[in-house]
Amino acid sequence: MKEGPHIAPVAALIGDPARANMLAALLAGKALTAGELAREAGVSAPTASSHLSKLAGGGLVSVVAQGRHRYFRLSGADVAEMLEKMMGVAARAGHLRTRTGPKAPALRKARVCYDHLAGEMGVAMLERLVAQRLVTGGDVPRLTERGEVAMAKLGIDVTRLKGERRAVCKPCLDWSMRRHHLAGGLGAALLERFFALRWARRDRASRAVVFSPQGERAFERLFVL
Amino acid sequence: MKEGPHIAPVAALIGDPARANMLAALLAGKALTAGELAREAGVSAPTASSHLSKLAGGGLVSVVAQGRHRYFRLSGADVAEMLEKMMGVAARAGHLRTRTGPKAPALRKARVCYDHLAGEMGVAMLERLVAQRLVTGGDVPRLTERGEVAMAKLGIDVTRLKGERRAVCKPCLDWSMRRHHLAGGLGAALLERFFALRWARRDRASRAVVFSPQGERAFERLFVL
DNA sequence: GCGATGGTTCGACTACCATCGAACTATGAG
DNA sequence: CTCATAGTTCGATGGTAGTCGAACCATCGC
Repeated sequence: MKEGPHIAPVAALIGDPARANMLAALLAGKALTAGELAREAGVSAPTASSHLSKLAGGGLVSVVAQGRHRYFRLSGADVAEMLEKMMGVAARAGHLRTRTGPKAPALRKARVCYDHLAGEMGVAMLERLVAQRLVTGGDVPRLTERGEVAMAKLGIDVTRLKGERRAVCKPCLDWSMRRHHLAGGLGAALLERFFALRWARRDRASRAVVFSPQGERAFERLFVL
Repeated sequence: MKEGPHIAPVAALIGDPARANMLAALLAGKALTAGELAREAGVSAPTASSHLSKLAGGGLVSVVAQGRHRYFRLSGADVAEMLEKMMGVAARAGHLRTRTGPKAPALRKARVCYDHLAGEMGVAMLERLVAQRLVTGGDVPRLTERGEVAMAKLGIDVTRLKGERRAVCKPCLDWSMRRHHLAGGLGAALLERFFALRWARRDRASRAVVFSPQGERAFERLFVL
């Protein structure tokens, strides 16, 4: 008993609904201002300020002041992964939203998970990458030689990815699908590529990723046998 | 904003120090009685009872009544993984124990992480498995053909492992080492084997794994080039 | 310079929840 | 049946933390 790091203070930070909403908003990966986060959480500015200083003090978010704005973001990918994992547990344990918003279908289809693609399309993408033997299947994905060629053809600098400290492929459990999608450097690079190719864009106000009709067709063509 | 499962209730459950201590104790993988958990958490029996009913209601632990005892355990591996991940974040954010107990060195050396080996020896084991090409290195481990042979020789039923729904190999971030050790079905099978071979035993009162001198020698021999 | 906007600090209020003692129920040992 | 142990329920208490309004500080645009 009483060994290891203290998880209670960290959990307590996430345990307040207002702060949890802020963190969930930051899961989209963008940096947000204090005001935006206050609106996300549905609290007044002073309350938000208090919450944010606690989150920063607890090391969950980092701040950068820019002019009269203060931009907050998750302090690292590990925090994002932890939050996603919590969503998985929460979903299994039945802590679902009773009132699902109008955005729910769009979010279920495709959304940003920190910096990579999640939802039906994210899961489908990983499945097809495996089916085409571009990444290995089974427990944990891993880029094959065929995969490296294919990714390079897509305009992704695989050599750079492999040189980074960050893992190239990581599985990330999707709370809406209960299956894995692709995270890690490659997952991030792919999503970035979709944006650059104008196949998709981010919804301004949520984590949803909106594919254009042409983009979706291209996506289908790319990842179909 | 306001999408996905509610993480706040789950986090709030973990956010109380008494409950966090209980969950940390359950991370050892064993089922514990209400009384034991009350002692772990340092609270009275009524308080513990209240906490435990909340944890059970929140889906984090499951209960089974046996005679006049009620045994509690984590409701699944996903909860354990989430807790480990939180420990990683907490460690990085500086939420370390100020008073490290006498068991700390033993725990740092080898301990149970839900059902597999963690600590220095856990990290070393994965490293050497990779060095000997029994599992692939890089981002995520994966059992090689050589590895399957070696594990079978150790007395592990690899075919059974591969048939199970659970992943064979999984990386698990070690909060004390800040590196990965081996989780998943294979990680659990290996630890189980060490116990069966009497190379090691569990400390009765903590998560520590105590290797016998002979056991440690055998472990060294096994995983050294 | 001045007003406007973004953010923080302060103080007061409120509500919730962890805590324990005491009483109660249930199982097991003899 | 009787006593002891394990655990829960109830009620009272106290501390803590979330909340907001008002005042205050900083930056930007003019």
